[in-house]
Amino acid sequence: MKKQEIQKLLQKNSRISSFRRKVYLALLHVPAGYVTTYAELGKVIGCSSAQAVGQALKHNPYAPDIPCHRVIKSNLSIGGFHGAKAGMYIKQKKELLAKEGVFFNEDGILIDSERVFKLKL
DNA sequence: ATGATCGTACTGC
DNA sequence: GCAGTACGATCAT
Repeated sequence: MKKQEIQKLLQKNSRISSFRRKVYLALLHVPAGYVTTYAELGKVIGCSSAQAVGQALKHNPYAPDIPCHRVIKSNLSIGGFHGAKAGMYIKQKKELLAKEGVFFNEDGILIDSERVFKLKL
């Protein structure tokens, strides 16, 4: 699905809180082949709590159209996916990112830290 | 260098 | 309100 379509859907769907919309929109600004962190994402949308960002992504209304797999932790650990911190979901997350050129080591840590997208404030 | 704890903002109940 | 969370930073071992 195209980015524009998702943005439209987000605007139309009033069941989504403004905060969550901000999170999803910001996430859509991250191009394939890059990732961002919960904290940085939160900063951009004016929130100091990465947990809140995680919550928003967990309730991702348009998964997998919204690429929640491009969000990792500040310590470059892979974080979670679909409510799981480990297991096959995480494996899938790694595979998805690997396809986009973002690789993680055995410990689930991002290998190339240059792949962290620098969001503008 | 790990593990526990508190602080944080938001969601669900 | 209250409690839980896909986190982060700090304090205590």
